[in-house]
Amino acid sequence: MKRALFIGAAARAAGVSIHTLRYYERRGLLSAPQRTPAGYRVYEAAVVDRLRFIQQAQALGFTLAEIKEILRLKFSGRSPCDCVRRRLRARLVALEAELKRLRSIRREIRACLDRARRLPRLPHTASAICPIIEIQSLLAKQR
Amino acid sequence: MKRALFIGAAARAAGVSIHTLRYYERRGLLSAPQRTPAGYRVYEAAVVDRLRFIQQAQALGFTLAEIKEILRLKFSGRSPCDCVRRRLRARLVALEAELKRLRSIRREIRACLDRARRLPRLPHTASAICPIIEIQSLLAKQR
DNA sequence: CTTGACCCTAGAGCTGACTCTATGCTTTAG
DNA sequence: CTAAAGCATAGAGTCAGCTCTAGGGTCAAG
Repeated sequence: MKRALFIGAAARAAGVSIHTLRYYERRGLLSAPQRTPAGYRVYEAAVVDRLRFIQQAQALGFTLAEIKEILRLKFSGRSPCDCVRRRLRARLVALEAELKRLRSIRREIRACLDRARRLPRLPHTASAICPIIEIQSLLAKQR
Repeated sequence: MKRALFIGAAARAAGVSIHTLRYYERRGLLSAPQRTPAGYRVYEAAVVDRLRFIQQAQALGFTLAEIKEILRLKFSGRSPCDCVRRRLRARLVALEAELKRLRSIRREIRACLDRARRLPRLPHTASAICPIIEIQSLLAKQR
C-alpha cells in the first residue's frame, strides 16, 4: 500500500517546503524520483521517512553534507552506524566547546550589566565609546 | 600626539584586515576618513579604539547592525548606555535560550550514543535509515 | 628606473540552508 | 470550458560578516 506522492503532498507530509525537496535533490540528499509523463516528480511514501531522518539529524547539529554522507553509506548497503557514532562524538565535542563559549559570553554580559548597575549615571568620558562594554577575556579566545 | 594611520597600519594595530575597515566604512560603522591627495584613507589613532570596541561588542554577541546603532547614539552626543543596557539584557535572554537549546541537543546526542553502546551490532532494518538517530524532543522545538 | 609594498574602486565570492522569482505547462474541480 | 491549484526549470536572492579579485595608481628605497 504505497501511495505515490507529488512534491506538494510529500512536502506537506514531512513539514518542509517543495523548494526544500528540490534543493535536497540537487544537493544529493534525495535521489531523483520517478516522473509522470508530464515531468512531475512522483515520490514513494518512504521519502517522508527520509525527510524526517534529515530533520532529526539536523536537529542534532549535523550539516547537510554530513547527512548526505550518512545516507550514502546506507544506500551503499553498509550500515552507517559507525560513521554516525564517530560524527556524534565529534558533534558532542564541538557542542561542549560552543557551550563553554556561550557561558563565557554570558559571564561577560553579566559583568557588563553589573558594571552598569554600579555606575547608574556613568560619566561621559571622551575616550571610551561605552564604559559598560569593557571586556578582556573574550577577545583572546576569538577563533 | 595623534599619529595618522594609513589603512594597513590601522588594520594591523587593531588586528583586522584592511578589507574589514573598508567593509565597516561601507556599513556605516566607521565614518569616512580624511584622504591624502592621492586618495589614501588617513585615520586618526582613535579608529583603533573604535575597532577594538567593535570587536568587544561582537564578542558579546552583538551584530554589526546593533553596534552601528550604539555608535550612532554615541556620535549623536547621547550616552549609548541605556541602549547598551537594554541590548545586553536582550542578548542575555537570547543567550539563555541558545544555551538551553544546545544543552538539549547534547542530551539527545548522549542518548543516541547510549543507544549505540547498548546495541553494538544493530540489526539492519529496512525501514529506519539509522537506528541510532531516533529523536523526538528536538523536532518540536524547531523554530 | 625598477621593484615591491602599499593603496584605490567596484564588485564578486564565500558559508549553509534555504527561499523565492519568472515564466510557462498540467491537472483537477465545478 | 475555465479557473485555480499545482507542477516544472533555471537561476537569483537572503542572512552575516567578511574575504578576495581584477585592474590599476602611489610612493620610498636602492
